[in-house]
Amino acid sequence: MNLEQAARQLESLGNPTRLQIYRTLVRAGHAGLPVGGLQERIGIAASTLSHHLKRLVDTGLVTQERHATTLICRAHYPAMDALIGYLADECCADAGCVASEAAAS
Amino acid sequence: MNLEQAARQLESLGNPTRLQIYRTLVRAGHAGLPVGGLQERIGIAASTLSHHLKRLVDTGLVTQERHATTLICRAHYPAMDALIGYLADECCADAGCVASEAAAS
DNA sequence: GCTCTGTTTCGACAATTGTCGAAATATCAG
DNA sequence: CTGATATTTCGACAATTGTCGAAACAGAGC
Repeated sequence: MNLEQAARQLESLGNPTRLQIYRTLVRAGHAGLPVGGLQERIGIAASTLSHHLKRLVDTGLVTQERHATTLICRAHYPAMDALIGYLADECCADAGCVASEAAAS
Repeated sequence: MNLEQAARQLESLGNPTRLQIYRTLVRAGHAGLPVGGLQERIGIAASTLSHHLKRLVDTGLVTQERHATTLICRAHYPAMDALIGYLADECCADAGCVASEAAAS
């Protein structure tokens, strides 16, 4: 993980609509959700949703799998783990960091 | 932490320059760094730096403390902890989540 | 009060973003 | 091949962003 990539991932989560998409997928869990299911839940134009999904897929935070004509979308946990790891990295010199406390216990 | 606030924080970190500023402050640790020190290390116009710092301060990820004419900037760890907590929230239904593994161990 | 150093505010500018509806594409069913 | 459904691509548009240099402001020392 480098700065550029982390920034792209953070930026892709840093939009209310995209964060909502991502969290909806997280809640959907392993089963994932088709694009249409996301659209129902979130209520935006299909073209807008497609646009945002593309960015989430491009940054690796979401994966897609074709199943006939429908595209199943899933949150890609390893990418989020890596991103959180990058953010927590070097942040533990001082007290008060959840990650450092968890690591120490 | 709600979606809007999390998105604003993520967005503020989702710019290469701002992420670099933030990580520089994280490395500086408790002592923090004056705005001028950040400018030296990062090499951008003072006005640009001020602009970015303002956004990081507005979202609560960075705090500032006046010391005579110089402004000391520090990474505000609790905000990052809360953000990471929000991201990790509900992400642990499936295996492979670093946070869930840490919590379980 | 001046002057110096550190920081912010003020325009300005090109570039990017977020959103939409309409049209195009893709995949399967018959 | 035709039709039906799911999704993406294509323009278009206003709004926001990132950057800069110049000017303004703030606090400390002479």
